[in-house]
Amino acid sequence: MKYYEVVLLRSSAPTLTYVFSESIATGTVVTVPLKTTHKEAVVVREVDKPSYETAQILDISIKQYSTEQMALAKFIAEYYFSSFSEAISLFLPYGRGRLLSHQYNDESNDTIASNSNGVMAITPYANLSLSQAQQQAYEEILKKERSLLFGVTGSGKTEIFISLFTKMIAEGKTSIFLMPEISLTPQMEKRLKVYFGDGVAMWHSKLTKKKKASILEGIEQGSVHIVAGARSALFVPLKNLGLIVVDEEHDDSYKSMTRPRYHARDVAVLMGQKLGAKVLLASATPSITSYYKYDVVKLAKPYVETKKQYIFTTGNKLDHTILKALHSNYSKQEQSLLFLPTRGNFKYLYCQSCGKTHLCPYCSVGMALHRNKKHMKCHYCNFTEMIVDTCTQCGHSPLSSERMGTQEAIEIITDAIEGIEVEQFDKDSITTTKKLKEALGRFSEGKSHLLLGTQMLSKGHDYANITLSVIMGLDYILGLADYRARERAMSLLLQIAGRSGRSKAASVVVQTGDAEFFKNYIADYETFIKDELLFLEMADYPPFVSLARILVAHKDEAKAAKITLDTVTKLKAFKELEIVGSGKAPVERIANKFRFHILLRSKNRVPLLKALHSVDCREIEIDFDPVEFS
DNA sequence: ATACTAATATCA
DNA sequence: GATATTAGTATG
Repeated sequence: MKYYEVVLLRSSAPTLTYVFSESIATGTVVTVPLKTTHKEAVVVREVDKPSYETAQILDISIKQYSTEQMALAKFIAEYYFSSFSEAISLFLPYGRGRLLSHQYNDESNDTIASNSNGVMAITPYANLSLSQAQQQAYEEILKKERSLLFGVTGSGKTEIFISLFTKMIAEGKTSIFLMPEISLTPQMEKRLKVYFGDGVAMWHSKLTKKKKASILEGIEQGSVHIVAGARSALFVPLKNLGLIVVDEEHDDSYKSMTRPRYHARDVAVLMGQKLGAKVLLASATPSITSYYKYDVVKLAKPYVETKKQYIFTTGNKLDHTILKALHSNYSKQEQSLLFLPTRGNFKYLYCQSCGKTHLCPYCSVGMALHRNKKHMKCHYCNFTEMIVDTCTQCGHSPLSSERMGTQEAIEIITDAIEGIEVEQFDKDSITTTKKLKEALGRFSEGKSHLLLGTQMLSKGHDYANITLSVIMGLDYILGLADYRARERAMSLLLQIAGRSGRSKAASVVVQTGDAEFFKNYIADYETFIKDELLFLEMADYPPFVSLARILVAHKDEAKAAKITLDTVTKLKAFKELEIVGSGKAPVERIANKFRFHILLRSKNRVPLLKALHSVDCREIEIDFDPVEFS
């Protein structure tokens, strides 16, 4: 009889010990009884016979986590303060037959030969030719284990990725291609399919079980060489991984907002190191941290060079200047894009008498007005209520609306410009891939003339015909209580501006009270990064220090405050860390829970990690390398 | 005293 | 995570 410690998958139970008659390898997925039910678990190690009674392992599956997956999960659990169970549950195990066979090439040759699709699909890449600048960047990337491809929008980064994937396939290696939101990038899927056919699989969390199983089968068989997708694509069981590409690496959606609160870009780098795979980060507006940490490969010359004219305007309304620009572009039968900042700038109701905003009764944020649905909705807890017209504080009526919502913006524009068709492009209207494709379809056929929306507009969609980009409310982002507010505003501006002028000259209208700041850097993001690095070093922010944030949320405000204070007291004992601040979180309440936070800083990450591992983590949530501070 | 709910502990 | 146990509290 042998005894094994196992960790239950998707469960917060502690490590438990079970017995089995035969030997089982570490990493094997097994089924064990727990209380009255059966659970899936992973074998962690063999141990001596314990003093207490042990139950039998019921079943040994053919699924198995590799030693590398186990090691990575251990790192993720420790670095991002999750349980091992939560960390290993991110990964998909290998089928055991595959894992034991190291003769990948022989088998996959078989598979490809019998699968004409694979061969046929790969042939066209020989049509693909790189420009001199692309070729140069490609060769430089090949020489480096890790690099950051810094290339402006439209400079042809994708062709470089395709060349790299092709080279990997030729070497019998597989690739992972990460992008921020796969379900929203059907264009990339189309492009990859042209070159790789069934050799590329698009992976995201919303895939059906059946679809996932079929892709996993393809991975097992060796017919899938590239897995492209959002964060979760990083954890598929590919063999012979040769390359991980993290496109739009500056994008904050790579950071998970639930446990484990990992950063997919950073985990990709670590994974590359552990597995001996090349890692390529890429962006037109790289994160300052990545620029500082990794070797930069520049792709300066745009593939198609077009002229861009910037026009700065002040205020925060959809005013005459903006309407005139939209109107004139529409009269010329050209297409435009208009960006509104998300969340905070959704339309609120406020009282003209006492100045109070109409708040969600459960969260300390304003309720957003959804005019077409005739209701108000809280963006944090989704609490919905009828439109109120009397102030709950002082009884004054009626309430006024403030700031711009997509709905109101569309109304104003369609009222002012006769005949213009506006495509609403935000999370409220684009809920499915189908709706996205339809909206983009109408736009590309010229049936609509203006794309109006939020953050979603900045995410890598490619529209050749846009000749006017309007960016509103940039000051709102610049004014966020966030040490990266400037980086976020600057990169957003360039990302939105980059959506226009792909094939001909274009104008960009920027609404800000701080035009001087943006003007300096528009043509030269690299100078911005260098200047910002000086600021970050002086002010003690990443990449020069490590940050961690502790979140406390409790229904009882006094209890939340007490937990926060107790934690601060404990942490004060550690010399090598600084408590930057603590107290109420900017958003004081979410879903009826009172929120407090503590911000911590340390020159070195190890003492910070050690200190945090010593505090009781049951009532608090630790966010290491945080990107959100609300 | 009873009947419920909420917080807490435990699982091998 | 699911469930058994205990503490907390409203009710008649």
